[in-house]
Amino acid sequence: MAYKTRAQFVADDIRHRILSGEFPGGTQLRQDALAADYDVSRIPVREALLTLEAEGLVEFYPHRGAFTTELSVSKIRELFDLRVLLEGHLLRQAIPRMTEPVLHKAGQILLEYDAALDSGSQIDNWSDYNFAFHEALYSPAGLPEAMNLVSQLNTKSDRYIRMQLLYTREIEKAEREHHDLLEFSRQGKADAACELLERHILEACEGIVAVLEGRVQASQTPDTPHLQHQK
Amino acid sequence: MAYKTRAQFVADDIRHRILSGEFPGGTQLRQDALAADYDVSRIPVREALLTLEAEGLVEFYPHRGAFTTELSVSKIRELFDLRVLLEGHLLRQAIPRMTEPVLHKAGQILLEYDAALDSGSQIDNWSDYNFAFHEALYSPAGLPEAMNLVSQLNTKSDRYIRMQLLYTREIEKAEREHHDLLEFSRQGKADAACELLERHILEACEGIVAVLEGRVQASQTPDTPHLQHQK
DNA sequence: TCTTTTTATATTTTATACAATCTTCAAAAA
DNA sequence: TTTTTGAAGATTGTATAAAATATAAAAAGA
Repeated sequence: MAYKTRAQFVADDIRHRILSGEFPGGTQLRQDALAADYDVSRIPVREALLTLEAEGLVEFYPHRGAFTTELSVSKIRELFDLRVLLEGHLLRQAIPRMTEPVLHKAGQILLEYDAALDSGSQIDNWSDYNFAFHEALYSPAGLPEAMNLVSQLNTKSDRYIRMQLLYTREIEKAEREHHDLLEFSRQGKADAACELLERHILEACEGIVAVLEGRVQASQTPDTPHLQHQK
Repeated sequence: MAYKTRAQFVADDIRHRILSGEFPGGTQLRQDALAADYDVSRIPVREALLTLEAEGLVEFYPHRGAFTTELSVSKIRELFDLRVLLEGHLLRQAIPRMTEPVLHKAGQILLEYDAALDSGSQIDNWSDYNFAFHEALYSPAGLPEAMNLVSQLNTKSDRYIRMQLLYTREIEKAEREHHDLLEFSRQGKADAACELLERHILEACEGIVAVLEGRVQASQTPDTPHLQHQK
């Protein structure tokens, strides 16, 4: 897994560009242009796009090409409901099996993140931190397939979470909830933890929906406006 | 979606060959050989294998090729637990929204299957029938993403279900439970239906585990023995 | 003028050819 | 005997080129 093939590299980078908002939903991803961008042939680009299709970020239309996907509000709601279901399952299995090293590691991730938060808002890797924390917390459950599904759901909704954080100031709130979550886990309070987790996820969802429906005035100008949206 | 590209065709066929047991877990899938098989170049074969990798049926090792995956007993248990969780969620959402046309369609699928069962055991498309029934039953929930996850879990475990049906005689039992499930759904008995569903899934899981651990004597000789298992 | 057919162009999809990497196996060294 | 080294062969990964298909524009007919 150490070695990275070109197709994998390109896939990672295009994924990043989609999630960062550079390629909004509905953008056609031309193989030629991308191949030129990365100075590779179109074959690894195609393979990268196929990988992203499997992740749900891109959709192929035969002989017409690949387009980035876009999620409706109802789909977003569904994704977050599934996260509640699966992450609740994971957390409930994890808490009785919780160990000190795991608690320590999760706490460490939070501290790192707190520090990054103070130094300046780098939203770019917030998702990574967030996922790393949740992953650490769920790890004692020993359920890799469930983690995999959660990871998929995260990838699909990541763009929208990013957007919400850009427009609102909910990061601090999420961070506080993370600390609480960790505390409940340390104390073995599974019910309280799961209840908090459910709120944590569903309120994030409602925040996103509010932004999508324009019910929120921007608290700051987004630094990555939607560029080159072509039909 | 009507048109099928060569890569898609090849992917469909290789998937079938994996699920049917022709390519058991750990088999290396040589691109040359497959390309010759289908009389195409290696490019569509590679793309097909990438698709299957995303489905979890195949795994790529850089510069070493693609191998069919194999599931451990613990992973199989996890997959079925997740099915319980997700399908339970779907069924619970579906039952209050159940309509007569849906009930009729699900019943129709069962009748078709009953007929096929009498005429002769064609295990090959049992999975399709089974999934079609469950899909129909869950459709009123209106949760396409959840259905998608369930479909993924099914694809991954399909090989093992097939194997179990080959060695044991549990099809009739599953079929009876399907009829009961439909009846509960018709009567709006969500709790009873979900409880039955959970048993239905978990007992199938235990059957598979029993076969894998050799705790079961074959009730019949399998008609598709594991061929060409190459290291 | 409007509709249908034809042609042209752009883009995707696939084939062929080449480069990079891994595996094998024999020979040499410890 | 066991381990290590290194070239030959095999296989994957990528580039380039050709074929197939879709979209748009132009031409023909009503």
